[in-house]
Amino acid sequence: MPQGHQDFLREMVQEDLAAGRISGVVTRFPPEPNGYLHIGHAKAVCLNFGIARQFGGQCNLRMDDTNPTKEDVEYVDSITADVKWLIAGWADHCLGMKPVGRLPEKRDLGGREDYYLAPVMSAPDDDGAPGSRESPGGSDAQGQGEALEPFYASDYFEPLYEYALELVRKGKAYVCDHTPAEVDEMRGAPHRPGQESVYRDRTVAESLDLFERMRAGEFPDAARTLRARIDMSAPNVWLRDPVLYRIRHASHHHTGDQWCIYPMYDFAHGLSDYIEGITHSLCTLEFEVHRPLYEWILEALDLPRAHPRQREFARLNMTYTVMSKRKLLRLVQEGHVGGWDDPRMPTISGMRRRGYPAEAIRDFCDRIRVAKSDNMVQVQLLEHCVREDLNPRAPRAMAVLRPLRVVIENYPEGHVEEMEAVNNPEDATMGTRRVPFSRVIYIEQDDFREVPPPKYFRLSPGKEVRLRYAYVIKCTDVVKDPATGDVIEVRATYDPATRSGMNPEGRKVKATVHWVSADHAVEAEVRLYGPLFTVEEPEDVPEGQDFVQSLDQTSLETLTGCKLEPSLAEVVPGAPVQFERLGYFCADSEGSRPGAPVFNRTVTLKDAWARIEKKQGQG
RNA sequence: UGGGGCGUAGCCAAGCGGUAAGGCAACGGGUUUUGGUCCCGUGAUGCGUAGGUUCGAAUCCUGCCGCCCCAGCCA
Repeated sequence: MPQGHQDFLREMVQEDLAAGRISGVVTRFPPEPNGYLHIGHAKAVCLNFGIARQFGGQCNLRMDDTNPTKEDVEYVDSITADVKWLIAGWADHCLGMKPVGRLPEKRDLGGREDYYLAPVMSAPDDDGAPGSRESPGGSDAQGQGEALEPFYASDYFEPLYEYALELVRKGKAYVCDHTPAEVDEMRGAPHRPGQESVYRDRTVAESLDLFERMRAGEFPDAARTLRARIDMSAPNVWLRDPVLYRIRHASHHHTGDQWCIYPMYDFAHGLSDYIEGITHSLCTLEFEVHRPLYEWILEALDLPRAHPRQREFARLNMTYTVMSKRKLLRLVQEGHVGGWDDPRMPTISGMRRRGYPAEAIRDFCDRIRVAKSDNMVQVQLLEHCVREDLNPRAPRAMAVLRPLRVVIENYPEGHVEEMEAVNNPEDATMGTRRVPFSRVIYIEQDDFREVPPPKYFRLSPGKEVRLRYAYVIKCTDVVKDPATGDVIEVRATYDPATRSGMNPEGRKVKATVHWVSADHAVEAEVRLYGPLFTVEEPEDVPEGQDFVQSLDQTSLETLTGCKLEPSLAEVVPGAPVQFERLGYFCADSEGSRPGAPVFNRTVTLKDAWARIEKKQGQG
């Protein structure tokens, strides 16, 4: 359960509210649609929606799509779906979207021109009162059931262009004709001032004319830029006349061929925030040095409404995985994984397919907290959150992944008993089910050792073990493969007096083992997932090496011929189930067929024996 | 050598001048027909470091050390 911890950002929001600087809270989640969302984005989603939720505000989903060459609708669709999934049942009432096709409204505010685009809150699903809700300062509420879409920075290209013109008129921006190489050269170095553009002082009229012709498509890519006139000797390099607009004759996934000039992030972001009435613009630490520019742009214009405030927090890093979109893209493109939604990927879609509940991911984001120091969170915490969420609600079932045949010699041939099994010991309301038991069963290969190591409580020759919900059996003999010497079958006897529920006094058996009746078993494929990398920090690449070299080739293990109890034949893809003593699993959303399920292992159960065994191996 | 940040336990992180929260991990023990869950217990005379201010400092001041970010017409 998310606790809603206090942090320095919430503190700031509270202060702004208390001081009357703002009357409501509007945040935004502004991914660039050039990749799938990952667990690092989930942190930002939880932060921004969490703050909106806590203060009765809203959080706009916005595509930060100012670079046509890297973006694609595939990504806007996946991002939208992932955000909705992640906040479902928690903050959907805070999700700010807008009617499809709606653009900012130009209006007059106290004699000053203003652009504004109000969010429409998506309809709550549960109370039968759908429709939009007008937001503070918003325009007309729209009709019910109207199709909504995310905000797009590219929807603001026209107002942004107007703002740029205004900057030029104020003498705060100019068209520069230097080549990219010249601009680089003249920017100086962190410890050395830059050199002013020779076009810096051309007239307002000339810049205006040139900028209009840039828009009209008169010049080739990179021929000119619009630059802010700030200070070429500023110690902060982002204040050295940064580029505001560049020429790119490229079609855009959302605006098509309407534009051939595109605004840069720094120019577009703060103004997009402003247009949407964002109060708090929360981003990651690397943008901290951009903050003076963010503020300069807003202050350079004569904007009639309150300015958004940018603040920064540390991005999430996690052990045994990579988080950069560039690296994730490579894993996909080079086929190291099956796709963006490969269950081993740290993407939202990958984790969803693997069976991680949204609630668990939110709990994780809550527990890692938000602060400003660089961090490396252990993946074990995420796994803990998944287990904790699943334990009370995942029904239990028995599944044997690596089957070992057991023949119970004194059990009547052809006889079948329906044993009663509890669906979830954590929750009696989940009821019980019947599991068939017969003379030949399968147990896990791991649950039998011909030569048991110390502290091994499971089955071995002459030893007893309890079959969950059934009888105590004793191993009497083994059958070996004459060629390999491997044990291929266990012979055993059962004690009729030990039937589940009627355990005789004084009968102590050290271990209980799961099983599946051979005649009743459902065959299935099961996919086991481990960490994608063999090292804790795969992004920390040694000299001259590539991060893909530390990929773990055994991260996916596909098991076929697994034996499942009959109740598992028909399952809803994605629905969690605990295979007793093994872990949490869910039927794969793509591979499963009725009667022939494919299961993904979401996460293992904690395994005390594995730890003992590991220690024995070391000692 | 410029600017901006950050250093509290293996990891994350509270702390906001009154004597070091919490979670994960780890390690003991109890319960248990899941070696799961649950329950109980164990960790910083110490907060990067050296000084200073103060009755009192993780918190304030100064110096030093370490790590991260910034010189895309990417975001």
